[in-house]
Formats: sequence, structure tokens, C-alpha cells
Amino acid sequence: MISVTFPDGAQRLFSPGVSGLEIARGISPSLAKRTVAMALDGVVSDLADPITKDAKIEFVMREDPRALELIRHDCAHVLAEAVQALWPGTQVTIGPVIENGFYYDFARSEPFTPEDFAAIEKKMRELIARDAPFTKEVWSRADAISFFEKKGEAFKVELVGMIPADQDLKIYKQGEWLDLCRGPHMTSTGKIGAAFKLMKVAGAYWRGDSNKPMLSRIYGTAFAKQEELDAYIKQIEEAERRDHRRLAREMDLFHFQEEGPGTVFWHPKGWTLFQTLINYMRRRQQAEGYIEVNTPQVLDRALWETSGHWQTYRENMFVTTTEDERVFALKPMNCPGHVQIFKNGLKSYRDLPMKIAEFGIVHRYEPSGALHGIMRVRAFTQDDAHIFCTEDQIMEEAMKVNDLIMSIYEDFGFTDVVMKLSLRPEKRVGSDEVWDKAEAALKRVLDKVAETGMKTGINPGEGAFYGPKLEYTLRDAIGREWQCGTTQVDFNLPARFGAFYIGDTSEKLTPVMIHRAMFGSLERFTGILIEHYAGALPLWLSPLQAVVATITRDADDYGRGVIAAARKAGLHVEGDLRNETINYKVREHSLAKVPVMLVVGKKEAETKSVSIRRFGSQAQVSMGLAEALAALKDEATAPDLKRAG
RNA sequence: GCCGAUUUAGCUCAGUCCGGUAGAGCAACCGCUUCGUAAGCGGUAGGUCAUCAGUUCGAAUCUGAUAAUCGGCACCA
Repeated sequence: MISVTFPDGAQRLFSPGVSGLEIARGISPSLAKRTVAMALDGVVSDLADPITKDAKIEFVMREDPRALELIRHDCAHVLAEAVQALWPGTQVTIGPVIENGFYYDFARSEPFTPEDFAAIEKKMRELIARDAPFTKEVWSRADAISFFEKKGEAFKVELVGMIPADQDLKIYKQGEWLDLCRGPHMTSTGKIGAAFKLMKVAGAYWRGDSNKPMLSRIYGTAFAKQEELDAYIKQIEEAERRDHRRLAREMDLFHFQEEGPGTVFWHPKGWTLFQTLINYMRRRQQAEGYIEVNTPQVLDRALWETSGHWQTYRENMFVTTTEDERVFALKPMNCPGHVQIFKNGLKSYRDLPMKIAEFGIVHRYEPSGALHGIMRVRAFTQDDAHIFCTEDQIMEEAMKVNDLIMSIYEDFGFTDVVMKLSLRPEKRVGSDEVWDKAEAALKRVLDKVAETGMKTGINPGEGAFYGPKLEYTLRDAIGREWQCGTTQVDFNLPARFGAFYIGDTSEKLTPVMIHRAMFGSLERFTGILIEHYAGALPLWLSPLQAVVATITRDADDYGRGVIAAARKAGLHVEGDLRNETINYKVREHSLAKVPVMLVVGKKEAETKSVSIRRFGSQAQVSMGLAEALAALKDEATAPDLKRAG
């Protein structure tokens, strides 16, 4: 007999092989009916699975958070059955659960269109209403291969061959239809319910490999309750409302045009914001002992051969050949330039650590399909720095970078940050011994940071070609994640360029180079800020902080005085003295997300005051002009300057 | 780069299926109006319909190519 422990602590004995369903039925038929799966010692599995040893059992209901994944996975199976019913001959491949739903990849000569969704969803509802039980069978490889071959399911045959020999080959049936699947599933298709929706169609490579065939993917999502589905759709709409491409047009920040794909035309307001970020970063770095430099935009091919970029990233570089047949490349990175500055003049161990910073504009020929607004462009500005130091100094310097990064993110309103360590990739330079050292150093930083309570993780195989890296991912106001900062330890580049310093025993030593960026790309960070704040930037970042709007012509002279005074106080201010109603002006500047409106009419002119209306609020506050400007000036002061007093 | 979609006035879009030479709202401009916190009224002007070819008596509309953009995939030093 085996002992089964229930959530309330009670234990009961059953004969080995008893199923969760049998146990549930023994307790009450209604429990058995409501239960969709079980968790054995915390592992979710089919309710019909036999229990063979002592275990803790929990019955998982449809509303259980753990059932959400099952609902979605089951929904993917039903989607596949519906598609095959509607379009016989379509091959099925895989249909996993993903963060906000699921997808299923199909092989079909004709791709799907969103117009097909109504028919597919209708079919799915039929299949769900049929409420066929999910049943599991374990097949032999030979049976599975011959079955799928006969059905013309070439991709499934390939999948069967990929399942490790020590694993059971599981087949899940739902009525007539079946799929190779690792499970688990709920008890029947009816448990999926009605809160599902097909979202979009897309192409996707078989097994994520761009050399393999392109499949037709259908994305969908499902929830336990309709309200949750509605909330999710609302959240998507909210994200669209925040889209930086749309907000940038409304706020007149920048534009793109055909002649410069992936390169930004910054408008005055956008450039003001951009410069605010640079000025802030410059102050923060200067306070930490960084020195700022500037290195050439175009450099000879020979330098990129030495650095290794030519061999590794040639296809992503903008290359130009001059009249005299010399080959140059636009810099895709600043590091080689900074090594040249380090190399120029003899350096001693006393000069280390040497922190060379640059707001470096880099050009990378990104694949056309990768471009995305200002988030992924072909020319962007990095807040780049390279710390030349000794091996012994790596840990301390990386920790200092960490502290600076965290403090900076906090100033911008990002407090939820995750740090991940990316280890050696397949395509790399340098010996394994050197990689061991570099990875060990960053691992120590990761561990130390983890002790402070920060979330950390490891990405195997995702390091840069010259060294491992720590990556900082921040989460924005609506929960999306953005990778921004990075700290990379490099034992390779300085040696490749023959950089050295004189040690305390007079011998020549090769420095270690720490690459680091905090914003990452200024362009991308600007985009993240726009979306994070939904365009309503805090006053210190806002490129247009206030608009002075007059009510009638009588107030024009006073209004002009207010504009001049505000500008004198250092505020970014515009006037709106147009012959329009105050309602009209308020509406227009609200749509443009101007943080502050200073409304002036006869009353204000007489009392030398302003009526303040803040973006997002209808309240009006009357205040003396001098007092109002002082308050706004204080609010518009960057956080680091405020701390300095 | 790959799969799919899109491209018409500054913006949002109709017209394309079924070929006959382009339309709305907002914005702009000009008047009138002088108004107290999210659209006052009237008028005017604005488009080689993404580009290049082809079919046709005739192309925004049909065909092909190219480009950019959008959604994914792949990529992201």
C-alpha cells in the first residue's frame, strides 16, 4: 500500500497504481468533476496518472493559477485539431504555452490570415463543447514513426526522433484527434472554457533555425475567466497607447524617413530630452572619476581586423572604400578607439583603474526586420566606458559600476531590476583559461549582488565574443522588460592591441578591460522612458516644461512677461497667445502632454500671479508668479543636482 | 534576412473587389469672435494616390519589381 497525504495533512492508504481521479471520486463525485489535474509532491500531472509511491496530493481546480498553463496548452491542442479539421493536409508541429498565451506552428502552403480566425474559433468552440476527455497513451517509437509517416506528418516524425531514449513517448488523444505531447493536460477539452482568443498570425522558423523551413504560426491566449481575458486585452491596448512611435509624433520628438532606415531625425524637443540625459550621465560619471573622450567615426579596416570585429561582425558593419582603394568602416563599437587612447603614452599601475568614457555614436547594419522605432536602430549613441584595470581590481570596479547603475535607474523611476550573467558563446576569441578567469570574476559580483536581495540569473552561451557580461534588465510601469546596462570583462582586446602598463616591479603587464554602459543606447533608453511614463515625463526630463496660455488679448503683455521670467529661471517654456479659446488651448496642450500650463488672464495680470494646471489633473492652483517659478524650478532640477543641494 | 500585412493631404482614414482621372474629419491658412481651464463660427488652400516598369483608349484601382513601415521569426558584438 502507498500513503497519500492530503493538503489538510490527513493521510490515507491506497493500493499502488491508484489514479488521482479514483481518489477524488472516492471523496466526492463533485470534487472529481471539478478537478482538472493534480499536483503530486508539487508536480502538476494528469489526474488519470497512476500514483505508484507515497506522495502529497493536491487537486488542481480550473481556477488554480497552476491550471492556467494547462488551459492554454489544451487550447493549443484544440486549435491544432480545429485547423486540421478546416484545412486537411495541414501539418502540425509544436504548440507550447508562452508568457501571455500559447501558439501553434503549422506547415501549410497557404499561410493563415486573421480573417480565418472567426472560422477557427468557431470550430474550437465546437470541439470544446464536445468535451472529449484527454487520454494519454505511451507508444513505441516505431509505432509513432509509422503512424505519423502514414499521416504525412513529417515534422512530428522528426520530433519523435528527437525525444531522448529514456523518456516515454506520450500521445494525448482528445476524441478522434491525437498529438505527440509531453503533457500534462486537463481531464477534458470542455475544461478550457470560453475565455480564449486567437491574437495574430506570423511566420516562424522550424525549430527556431533560420536555415529551416518557415512555418505558419497562430498566436492565441486563454484565461480561466472572461474578465481576465478582457483585462489582458485592455493591457495590450494600454501598451499601444504608450507606443513611443506614436507618442513621439504627438510630442514632436523625432521622425524617420525612407532615405535613412533605422536612423533618427531628432526634432528640437526630442534633442532637448536627449541632451538632458547626456548631461545627467556626464555629471554622474564625472563624479565617479571617469574621463570623457571622443574617438573617430571612421577607421581603417586593419584596426577592425586586429580587434576581431572584421572576422566576427563584418556583415553588420557599414564599410566604405575610398577613391584610393582604402577600406574603412564606421565604428560599430567604441572599444578599439579607447584602447588606442590608453596605448598613447606610457601607463603605470598608478594610473589604474583608468576609466575612459565616451558618448559614442556607433553604426551597426542591423537586419531590416530588426528595426523598431527608436528602440532598435542602425545608428545610436552609447554611454560607453572602458575601465582599464588589474585583475585584482575587477571585482571592486564591477561593484562600483553596479552601484552607479542602480542609483541611476532609481533616478529615472526604475526600481525593479534584474541582473543576469551571460557566459561564453560558441563564437568567441581567447583561450578557455582566460574565459574561466573572466567568468569567475563576474560570478563573484553576481553572488555579491544577489546577497543584497537583487534578482539574478545566468544565461549560458550569451556572452560577447570577447568576454562574459553582466546584463541589467529593468521592468517598466506596465511590466515589460528592457535590457539596458551591461558590464563586460575582457581579457582579450587589450592583448590583441598590445596594450600594457608598467607594474610595480617594472615589468610590462596587460590590463584587463571592463566594458560598461548604463543607459546602453541613449536612443533606446529615450524610447523606454517615453513608454514607461506614457509620454508624461517628469518635469526635469520634459523638453517642454510649461506653456503660458492667455485667456484674452488683454493678458498678452503680461503673458509675454511670464514667458520671459520663466525662461530666465531656466525653464523650457513656450507661449500660446493665439486667438483661441482657453478650452481649446487646454485641450491641445493636454494632448501634447505638456506637464504644466500657466494660464493668465485679466485677474492674473492684475495680481502678478499665474493659474497652474498640471497634466493629468483638472485642478487649478493660483500662485504668485515668483513663488510659482521657484517651485517649478526646484521640481525641474535633476535628482543628482538636488541631492548635491 | 525570412513569413505575412500595409503604404491615398501634416495626422486619422474612405475610395481598390467591379479601371473612367480623388473624398471626409482634425490640423494649417484667412476672416469674424475676446471667450476663465479638454474642440466658438465661417471661408480658403492643400494630394504626380510610396517608387519604377507593364497591361489598357484610359490605372489610386489590374500585373511585376523595388523601397519603407507594421506584426512575428531569426539576429542584437
